[in-house]
Amino acid sequence: MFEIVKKENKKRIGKLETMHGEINTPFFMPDATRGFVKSLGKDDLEMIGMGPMVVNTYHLYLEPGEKLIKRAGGINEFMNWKRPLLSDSGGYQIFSLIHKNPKMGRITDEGATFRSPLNGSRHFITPERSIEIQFDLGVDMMVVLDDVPPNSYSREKIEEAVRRTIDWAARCKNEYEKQLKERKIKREDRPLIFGVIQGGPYADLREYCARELVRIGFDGYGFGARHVDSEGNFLEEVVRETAEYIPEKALRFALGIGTPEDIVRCHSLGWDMFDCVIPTREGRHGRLFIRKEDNLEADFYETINITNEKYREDFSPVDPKCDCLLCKNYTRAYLRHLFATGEPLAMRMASIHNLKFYLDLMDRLRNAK
RNA sequence: GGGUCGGUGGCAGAGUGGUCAAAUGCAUCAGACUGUAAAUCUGACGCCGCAAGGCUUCGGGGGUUCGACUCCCUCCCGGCCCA
Repeated sequence: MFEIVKKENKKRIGKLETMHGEINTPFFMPDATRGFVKSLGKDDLEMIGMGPMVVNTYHLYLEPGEKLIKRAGGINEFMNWKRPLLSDSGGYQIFSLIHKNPKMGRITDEGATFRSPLNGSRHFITPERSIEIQFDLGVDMMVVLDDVPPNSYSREKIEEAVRRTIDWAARCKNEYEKQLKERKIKREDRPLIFGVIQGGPYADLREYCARELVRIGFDGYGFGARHVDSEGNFLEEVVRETAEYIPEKALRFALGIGTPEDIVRCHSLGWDMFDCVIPTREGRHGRLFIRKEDNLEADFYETINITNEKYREDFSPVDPKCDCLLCKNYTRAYLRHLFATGEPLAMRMASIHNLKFYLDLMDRLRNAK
């Protein structure tokens, strides 16, 4: 299903077959966490050539519920999205919620108990349940439930998270096989399943986790938790070494990564797939990505905060090198005005532009000589 | 004309003798954002200063007081009620 077409040093360029079409790697997925990319409609996404996207098991389980989505004909049908979808397991949500506020829930070896931030109701999610929900969603790619420790945790605590992540990965894989049988899904029609490598900033823990996950066997492996330190510095060594523990023929998924330069770096270290909220969230907050150089060396782009005073009378396009809906039709001054007046069109335009920037970046990575 | 209530920082609006350069909200300015509890969050927002601190403010003028945005007099302006 995944085939490497070209390799140069550690960089890989390849093709991935899914039930919803072929994907060229490396690729970037925006986060359509709750079944939509905030402020955008499917036409917007199709217009910029969007391919695969990420939805979230945890959020869709809470609202509107996986059974409703199943009755709708699956998540693609529900969203009316023809291209591939990957569901994240919800591990990140459960743990980031609980980490931020221990009152929100509790993690045990069995699973995670947590309170819904929507209405306070209690829930219990196990690795098995996460996989079952993802089958109900009917995605092309799914992710195991993992234990996501903050990098600031002690080594002991991270070791525990690694142990639990491996244990849960095995349970997820069992459940995955069970669901394939129960649902009579043919081998060639099966969704891909990804393990997630934890271990914080410790390369040896990452290695151990990776080896154990490979022993269980997945279609791809993710880099879990944060890939930067508390100051935002890229953890190059750990990200590089973790990739090396993943078999060549498996997909390498850099979860939650990242800034354009982080994506470029990760790709050069052998990672194939990315997802991040940056282009959409920062776009909604007024930050626009702008192309500078044609190469992908340092300073190949810059960002502007369009809400800044200095753009009040800037009648040029956001990015003259861009042919997106925003840059073709509106000036910086107009976009600033849209933001200043709180017009939702501002967020839509900024999201379209930033996603186009990310897609173009991936094009450049795939087409680099 | 009589009565009455009120005039506070860009706006709205607290404060009603010292703890007030003056709550809070909005607006404004800047920053943050990395598997989305994020159209969110943080900071600045009288003037000078990196700071300590200093200086000038609560319609105008004049008083009372050790001390006034807060009390008194007067003028100006506005709302409402009566003629």
